[in-house]
Amino acid sequence: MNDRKRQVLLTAQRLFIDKGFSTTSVQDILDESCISKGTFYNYFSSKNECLKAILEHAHDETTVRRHELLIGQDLSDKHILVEQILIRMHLNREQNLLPIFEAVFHSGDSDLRGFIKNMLLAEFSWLTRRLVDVYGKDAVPYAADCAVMLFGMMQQILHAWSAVSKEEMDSLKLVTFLLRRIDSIMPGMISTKDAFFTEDVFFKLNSDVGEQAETKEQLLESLTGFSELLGDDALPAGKQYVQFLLEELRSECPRIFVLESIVRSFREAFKGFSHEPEAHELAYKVWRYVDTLE
Amino acid sequence: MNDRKRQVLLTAQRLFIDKGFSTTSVQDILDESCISKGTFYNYFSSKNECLKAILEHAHDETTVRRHELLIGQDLSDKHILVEQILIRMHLNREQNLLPIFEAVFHSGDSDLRGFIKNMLLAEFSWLTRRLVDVYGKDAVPYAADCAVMLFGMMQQILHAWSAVSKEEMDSLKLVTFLLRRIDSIMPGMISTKDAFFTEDVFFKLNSDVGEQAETKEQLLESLTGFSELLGDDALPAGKQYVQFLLEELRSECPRIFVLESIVRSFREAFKGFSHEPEAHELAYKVWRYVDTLE
DNA sequence: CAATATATTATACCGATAGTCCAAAACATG
DNA sequence: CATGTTTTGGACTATCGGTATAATATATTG
Repeated sequence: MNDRKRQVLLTAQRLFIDKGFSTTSVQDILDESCISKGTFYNYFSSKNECLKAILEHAHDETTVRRHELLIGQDLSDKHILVEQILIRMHLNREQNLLPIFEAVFHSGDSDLRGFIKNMLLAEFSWLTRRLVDVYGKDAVPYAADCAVMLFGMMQQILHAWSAVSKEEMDSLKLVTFLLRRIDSIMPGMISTKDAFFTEDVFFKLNSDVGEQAETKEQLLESLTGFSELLGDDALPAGKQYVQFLLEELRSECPRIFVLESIVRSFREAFKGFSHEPEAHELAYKVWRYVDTLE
Repeated sequence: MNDRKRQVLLTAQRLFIDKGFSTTSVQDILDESCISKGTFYNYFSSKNECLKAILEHAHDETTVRRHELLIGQDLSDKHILVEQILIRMHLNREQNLLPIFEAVFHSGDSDLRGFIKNMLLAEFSWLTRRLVDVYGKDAVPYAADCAVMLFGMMQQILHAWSAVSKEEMDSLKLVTFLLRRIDSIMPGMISTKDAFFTEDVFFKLNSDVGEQAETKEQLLESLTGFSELLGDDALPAGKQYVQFLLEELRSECPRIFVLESIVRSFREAFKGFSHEPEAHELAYKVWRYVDTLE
């Protein structure tokens, strides 16, 4: 991922958010980011692929920060769940990326639609698991329902809000409000055994998405590669983290809580410095690998 | 509204539903309905206007049939509400018009977006009123919230379902399921006074939409016009209904329950016969007028 | 019937769009 | 300096929504 390419990506994201995806022409992106058409189509095979890259980046960012929020915390703590949900909302720069999601979901391009669908399912899947964390294993048969409903309520309230109000949405208020609604719904569903999605569908949500993490070897390689990329001059602290991660991963039985803690510090160390994007990518990979260990 | 124009409208609707709005080109519509480009742009000033006409028609149809379902019934009967909600779902030919709604909601055209937004608000407004009918006046401050949430849940479940299953959705099962969720939510909101949308927003939902019915004079004119349109030969029963409606409307204090009953029979009388579309339009106007009387 | 008005057709055209292609220039690297 | 890669800028294609128009078909009417 080139530096320049990343700049183009950011410009495109801004334009998509400001003007909408379909109303932003490739030419707009070219003008705004001062590159030629050839370069753009050298970076991305199409406008759609450009959007995909943006959404994928947002997804990675969300994943990393949601993981970091849970380090050493109680899985059933509702406040953490609230914060995690808010991450996506805030990351979407005041709910303006979500509309893009939806707009494209109904677009003509079937490839793009499939892509968006998978991200949506991944989000459902994540929230389903987290709801089980919070509401206990009795909630297993109903967590998928609640996850989908929670998303639906959130999205529609955002729509309605933007339709009747110019003020900014208080997203914290919204999410806590919605979780109270789930508080009302969940016990009823459990006691009356009233589920909508059958369990096999629930499993589909979890398994179909199946983005698989890299192997340990690939991860180690990425880490060493990054370590070499760093000059001897810059950020010795950052390099230390990488070395430590490598040692811990190479050990017979890597301690998860150690990895978690270090990878967070590692990412934070690069915040605002050069190679921040690469460090972020790397953190994402580590988290994905940690997920496979648990 | 020409007969041919109506045919084009139906063809366009089918194409939009089958292939999606943005992926259906005007040329597709021309080919499929065997008209020339000139004729199309004689009927509709743009592709967007064509879609508007389709959505407006669906809206009118929904309105009439929802009204008819309530004739002589208990306003608080949940089963009626279920049926009313189902009308829109079924009318959208297995939920395929709703996606069009959403697709266009995020389209570039601001005019079209405003149009869709108004329809959405009208739907919110309707459901809000009906929820008050069902749950009593204690529910007033929370009905708008629940209406929006109900819509959101429904929409998102439809999405998720279409993403993981090829089977057809049992929409009755879905709506009853969702109303049970509202059953869980509403008491909690009332007892804890936990509303999201403040009341002024709630009023906005109701008033902003403000599609105003015609005056009594205009309505009478439409009815007499329709009566003259009918030949002396066809459907004497249908003509009787029109005459009766005219008399009742002209009387000093038209009895609502009489109007309601007759207008339903009037519409049913023309089902499958010529002038059915016009009769339907007329029924819609009468219902709108009746709304102003209550 | 004939004359007029209206509706329809076919086609050429416009501007904007996404995307392709390519030769020349700029840049980087050994 | 030489070699390989990236970038450039513009010409080009195809499709799209929409306009314009002249010729033709269909109704209406005197």
